[in-house]
Amino acid sequence: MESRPKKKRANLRDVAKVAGVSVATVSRVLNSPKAVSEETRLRVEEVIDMLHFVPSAAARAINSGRTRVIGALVPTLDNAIFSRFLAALEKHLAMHGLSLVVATTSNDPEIETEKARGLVDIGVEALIVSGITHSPEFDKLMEQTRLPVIATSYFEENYHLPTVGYDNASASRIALDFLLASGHQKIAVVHGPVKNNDRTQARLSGLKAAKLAHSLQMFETDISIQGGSTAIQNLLRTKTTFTAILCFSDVLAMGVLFELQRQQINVPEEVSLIGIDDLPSSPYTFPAITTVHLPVARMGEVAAKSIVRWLDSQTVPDPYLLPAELIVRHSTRKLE
Amino acid sequence: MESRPKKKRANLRDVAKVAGVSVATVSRVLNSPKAVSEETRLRVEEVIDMLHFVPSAAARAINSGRTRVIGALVPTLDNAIFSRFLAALEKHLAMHGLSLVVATTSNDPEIETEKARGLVDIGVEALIVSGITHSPEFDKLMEQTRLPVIATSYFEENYHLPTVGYDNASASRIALDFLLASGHQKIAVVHGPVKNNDRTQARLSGLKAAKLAHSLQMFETDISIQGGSTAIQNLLRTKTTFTAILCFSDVLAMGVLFELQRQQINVPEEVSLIGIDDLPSSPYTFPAITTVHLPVARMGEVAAKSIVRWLDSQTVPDPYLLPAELIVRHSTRKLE
DNA sequence: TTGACAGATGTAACTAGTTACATCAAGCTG
DNA sequence: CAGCTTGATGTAACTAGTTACATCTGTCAA
Repeated sequence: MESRPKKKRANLRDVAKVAGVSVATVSRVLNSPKAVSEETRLRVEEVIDMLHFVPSAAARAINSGRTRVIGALVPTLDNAIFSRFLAALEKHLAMHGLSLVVATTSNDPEIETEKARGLVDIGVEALIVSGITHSPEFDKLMEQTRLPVIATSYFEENYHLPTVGYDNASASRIALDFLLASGHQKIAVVHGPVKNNDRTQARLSGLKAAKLAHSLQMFETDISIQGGSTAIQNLLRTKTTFTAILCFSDVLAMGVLFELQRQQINVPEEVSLIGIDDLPSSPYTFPAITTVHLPVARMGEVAAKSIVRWLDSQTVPDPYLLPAELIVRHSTRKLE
Repeated sequence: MESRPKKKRANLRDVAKVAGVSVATVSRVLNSPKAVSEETRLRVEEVIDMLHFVPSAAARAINSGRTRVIGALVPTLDNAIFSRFLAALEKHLAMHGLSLVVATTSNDPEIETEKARGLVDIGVEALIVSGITHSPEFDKLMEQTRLPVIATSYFEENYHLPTVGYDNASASRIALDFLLASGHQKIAVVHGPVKNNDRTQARLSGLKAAKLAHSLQMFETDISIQGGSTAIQNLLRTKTTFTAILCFSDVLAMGVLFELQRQQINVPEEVSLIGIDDLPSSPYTFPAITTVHLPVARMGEVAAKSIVRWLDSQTVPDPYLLPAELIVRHSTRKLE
């Protein structure tokens, strides 16, 4: 019924034709409107509106060589620590006109490599990854594409990629030292999977020195509320005595806390509990969880700014160490 | 020192030249390797490796008209309900070779519009938004671009965009009915901001009928653990009596639970507590929170599949109603 | 009156891929 | 041995923008 049988999306040439100007003029209306006379500009804008013209991002990208998209690879979105990080990252990238593509890896280097390939395929300008454990194929891909990559959640001065993160070993050390200084000797340690997880590994290594002198019992479990819960069930089954529990993440600590409440074990009267991360919810649990604060929001900000600088001025950023800080709340107490 | 002073990224033509074949052949090696002789293929692949050639996503997109990127606009990443949704969405989009760009709106229609414009600019093929409250500019943008858009977290048969979500009014009604059936008459309702939030508004409307017959006291607060905590502080200050608290989200319920514990008010002995959402942590709190389960992971899956079908076969999906289901746990009790 | 210059606009060549069509050789059939 | 088919490859025209350079008009000063 219409005059045009094939009504595809309008492009620059269509607009130019209808407005009776050249493609260059339409392009100018879009990109440097002051270079076009008022009259022409208004006419072109009218046609743009009329034809529902929306410039093709791909065509623009092919010329500028910029897609304005950054990719982030995180283990999961189901832990508040990563979603907070991404929230900060997204916010600060958006300030610089960059968008964030998120892909999850389930802590599996193979999935990570596959997803990284997918991100390269859609044309991300840079990549942000978690930790420094990656597959050889991943490293090869990064080398081939020469894409800016930043590793987060982990500080390592001499890693071949710039890192933005905290000293995981010292974070767990801070927590342990606080428990030891409070007179605790028999301590249960609840941590996430060790395999493929350099953050957990580093936190474990932070305890190594103390392990010889003191009684530390390790419990590996999933990083989730449920994981904390089952770890305590396992712990109680061993019938070993302990006066404090050190959790490698506040998510675990919350699970542990709930399970202790269920078992009628008082925190901190009977058992002291300390976590690592400091989630937004941690100050509000009852009792409020003592923890080691890791500035993830700051990490997102620093990562975003490093990427922006890298892209703008080809400067490979220096590794950035974020401070880990003890926050004493009410889930721990001094032993007499 | 090198022969080539300007060493840009290699492109198809460079590879073709070095390998001594035509651009078409290189393109074939990339896209339909079986159409090329073994010998030629190997030679070309060698050159690709040698020159670190990575095909330009933009150039591919310009031809196929597909960027393989989907945009999602969510209020925040700081609430587990949205990160779970995004996790499921990302997973199911990835299964179909689609990537997910995430942008946060802080529940502000203006920010949403701005971010939507950004997503259109980078060339997303479709958009997934939360709720049905959007600015006129947003609607205009969507109309102009004719982009597939799905509204989530909200079911509304007659909305101009397809919706995938639950009946928020009936979710709150389910929770309230359960409290009423358990003999509760004096009920405090803790909910998030009403402004610009159709989910909250719908949940409030679900209580309207009962509001006349029963004593419902409303408390508006931020959707966070802290928000739940302060709501209870405000509630206690009013000195009104109540036997149950209905929270419009489990995040609020957790904050409420912690604060009640701090105030030495027993749940469920003294006060019954019910939430809506059913977070992964909800079964593990002490006591485990009774709640109305909203299948967010399913929502992510359905949204992803709807988008895929829409893009593949131009079929605008039908609105999809997800069931809300009461999960009775241990934070509620029957009044004699 | 001429030259210089600014302002507005157009032409065409770029960007980096895909792909329809043409070409050519080799193998098979009648 | 002509004629047909198949397989492998190349040429060139697309995709949708940007932009260097050319052109044209008009104003102003010399």
